[in-house]
Amino acid sequence: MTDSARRRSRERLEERERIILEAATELFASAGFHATSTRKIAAAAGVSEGTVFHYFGSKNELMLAILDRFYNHTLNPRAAEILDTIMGTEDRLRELALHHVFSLTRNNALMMRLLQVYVGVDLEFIGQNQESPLRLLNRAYVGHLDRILREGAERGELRPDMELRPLRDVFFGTLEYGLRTHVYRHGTEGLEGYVDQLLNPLLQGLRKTAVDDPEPQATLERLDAVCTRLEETAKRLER
Amino acid sequence: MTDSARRRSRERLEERERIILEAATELFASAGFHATSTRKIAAAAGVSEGTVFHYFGSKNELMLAILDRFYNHTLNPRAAEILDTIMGTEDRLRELALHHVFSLTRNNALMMRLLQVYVGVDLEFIGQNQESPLRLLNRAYVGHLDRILREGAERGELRPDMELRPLRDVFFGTLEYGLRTHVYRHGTEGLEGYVDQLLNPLLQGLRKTAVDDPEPQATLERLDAVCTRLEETAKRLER
Amino acid sequence: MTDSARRRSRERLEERERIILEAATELFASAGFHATSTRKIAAAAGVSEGTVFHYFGSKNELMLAILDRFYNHTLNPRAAEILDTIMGTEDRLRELALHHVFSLTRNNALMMRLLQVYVGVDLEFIGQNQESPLRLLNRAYVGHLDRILREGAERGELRPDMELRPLRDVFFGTLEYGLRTHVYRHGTEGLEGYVDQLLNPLLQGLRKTAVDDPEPQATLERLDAVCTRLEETAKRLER
Amino acid sequence: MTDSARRRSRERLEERERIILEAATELFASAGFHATSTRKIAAAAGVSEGTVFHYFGSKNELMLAILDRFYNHTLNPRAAEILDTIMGTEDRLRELALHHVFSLTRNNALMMRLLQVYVGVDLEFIGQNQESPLRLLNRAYVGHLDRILREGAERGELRPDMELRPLRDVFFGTLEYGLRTHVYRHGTEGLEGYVDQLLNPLLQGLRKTAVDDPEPQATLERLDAVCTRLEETAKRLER
DNA sequence: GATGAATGAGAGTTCATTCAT
DNA sequence: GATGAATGAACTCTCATTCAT
Repeated sequence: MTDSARRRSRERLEERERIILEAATELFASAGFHATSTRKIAAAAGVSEGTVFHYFGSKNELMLAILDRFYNHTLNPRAAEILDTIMGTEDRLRELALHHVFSLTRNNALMMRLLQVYVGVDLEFIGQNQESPLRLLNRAYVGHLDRILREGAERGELRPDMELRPLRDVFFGTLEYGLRTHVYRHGTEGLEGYVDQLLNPLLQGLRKTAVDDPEPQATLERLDAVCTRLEETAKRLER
Repeated sequence: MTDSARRRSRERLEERERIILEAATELFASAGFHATSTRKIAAAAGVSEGTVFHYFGSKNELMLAILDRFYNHTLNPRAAEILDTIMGTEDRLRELALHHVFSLTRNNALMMRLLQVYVGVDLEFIGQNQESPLRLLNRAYVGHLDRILREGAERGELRPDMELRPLRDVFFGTLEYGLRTHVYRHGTEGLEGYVDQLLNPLLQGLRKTAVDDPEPQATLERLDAVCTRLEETAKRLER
Repeated sequence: MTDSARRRSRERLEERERIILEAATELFASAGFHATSTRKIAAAAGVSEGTVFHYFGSKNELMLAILDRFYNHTLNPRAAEILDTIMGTEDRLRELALHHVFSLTRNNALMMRLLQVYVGVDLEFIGQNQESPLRLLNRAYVGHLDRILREGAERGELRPDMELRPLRDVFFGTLEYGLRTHVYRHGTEGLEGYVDQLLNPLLQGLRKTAVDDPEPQATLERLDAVCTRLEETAKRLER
Repeated sequence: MTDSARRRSRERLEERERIILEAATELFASAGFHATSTRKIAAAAGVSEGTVFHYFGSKNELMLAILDRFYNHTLNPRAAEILDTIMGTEDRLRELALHHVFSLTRNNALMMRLLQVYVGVDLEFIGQNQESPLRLLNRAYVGHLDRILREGAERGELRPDMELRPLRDVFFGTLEYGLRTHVYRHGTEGLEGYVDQLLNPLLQGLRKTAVDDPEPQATLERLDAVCTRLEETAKRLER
């Protein structure tokens, strides 16, 4: 076999893998994991059933491969890019939120259906193993948010007294829940604006506002000053 | 048939319905919807397979009945009670959050498995129908949060410029996501404390903070004004 | 449900079980275990595939049920009867041998195909468990041979110095191997006579022949006597 | 291509064939024929799946090749050697029995798993063909036993009135059945001694015993006659 | 000659649901 | 009303075999 033939063959393999992966993604996304049979996936990909198993071993591994691909091809690269190219903490958060929401939404507009089962699949498939592939994937992705928050605190743009874990849950929990309700009602229309509305209360809670700290001091000083004036006035009146 | 016989018979029916419902709840919660066969449900309830369908028509309807029961017997009553007996807005929110989280956690500690599929079941079963039974149930429950937030704003305990919809998503999204991650790591241990950590950033964002509040400023100005008048009065008296 | 209806129902169940069992027996026997699909069994029995599993749980259990039935309905009863009605040890052995061989042969003339796999199934299905159902069944059946041999020794009809275990293996090993080769060549024709030919060498080895013991003694005595006479003759010739 | 290159190439082919054969033997022996996929065989042999079929055409032919090899490389050569080097009939039988049993036992201690299916494969594969390759192989091997028995009878070491066919069945049936039960219980431990126990009853039945043998009687009578003649001669001399 | 991707029929088994009793 | 036997379609997955490279 010539080198170019080998290369062409490798390309064909990857091509096929991609086709199956995409067919499965679309079906899982639109009909759900349990409602999608391997037969349907094979038919949608235009290959035989055996081929699906040739490439992915089992339906669960296929699922895992989809998620892996989603994390490593879609979620993580742009998240890293955001960290590299945007410096302001609030801008970063907003951009990450939009990225997260639109990544879930794109890819057949229903990739989030996966996330709805992934906990379940994870539990059933991997058992109690704390280090399931899925958790590892997710941990890496979540790491980007962690970095934004840590750096935000270091730069004095965020309150320094916040814990990471709850913030993660607030961030992603809010976005995914909000995405769900919004898409139910209006589809993807107006999603960007809605993400801003979701972020508002969070950002409020995170901001190291100029007010919280220095003002009370100023207020006290001014009150002091007022007191002094009042005392002087009173002395004068006594005279 | 005498009246009492009829009554007894009706009671037996309801008793049976309850037994099946509870058996199904336990199984769905611990093993998941798809991994629980109607046969297992029947066996766990001590009735025949036919009886399950006699009472609930289909597995999906059984599922719906469980959720209905969960909303109407567990979620809603206590939520209403919280509104009746607690007046402070932050206390109400905290109490509702705890109630929500522990209601999901109790009932075999895994009721949340239901929520993981319920959107899916809903979509598959009910289709695009906007007014599915599930949405109605959920809307009623969410109404309690709405009332807390509205009344909080009216009483001046919350910022008045917040929109309800995103707040709902922030509240429930955060709690359910946080519940999931926490239970994965530590089970139900320390859950109450974690709910507080989750609420913190939210409450920060909701509070009518000293900053945004124009009052302290106004107060100082009034004090200023008073001072000024006093000083002028004093000056006049001196003359 | 009336009593008679219940009885009729029970009869129908047993009838169905029997039909499936017999269909499976025939197919296993003629085509072998692995070459017989549950689908074919269902079709041959005139029931749906689900019904086969309703009754027997799995293909392996169905196999086990067939063997159980074979041991308990065919092999054991007649073996017990032989022990009850025939007293002579050699007659008993011959009768048991014929019974064994013809039981394997009858039932679609190929039940022995089962025995050919049963070791395999046993190993695969039951694992290393020494007390597999199959071994228990077999032990009970083999017990009949044991009793014949023990009683034969007690009555002085068999040599008393033989061990049971090798005799069992000689008996059943010879019969099954011989059955196989004979049926291959001539079908069941002349099988009875061939069983006698197989038994002959065994019976020879088992018999407490009157010869083995006293004769050599007598021979020696007679040789002694001859010697004495020769010596006397020699003395006489010396004179 | 030079001659030596051609030779080397031929050697490589034979080498490959051997490797596949041995891998398949090991797998068939330890896991059984049906539980061993051609993929596993290829993997164990370190070749591609296609190559297996290149060399052997089908799984059944591979099986046949293994048995062929087993007969021609293992069973027959030593059997011939036994006939060449050992002269006593009982020694020959004992040696052949040990050889048979240990040949089955060696090769991963489970080659007998093959025999358990080979009849089955034979039937399925070759159909009713009386002259299947397997039967030919077996006939040649069995021929060694035939010769031992025939020569034993000719030399007067065995009863002359025995038929070959049943003796074959007694011999191999007993050994294989006994091997199976012994290995189940004790593995290969103490197997040699057990073979002796199995042979005992057979040898008893084969021996030209003092009883059935008319010779000793005749010898005595001849001795008697000699005596008488001597006595009469003596008497005559005395006169 | 050697490869291994591709096949697709067929395997055992499960399951929600029906319906005669 | 209650039963549970019966269904049969659908499921995931395996496998011996083929054939283009």
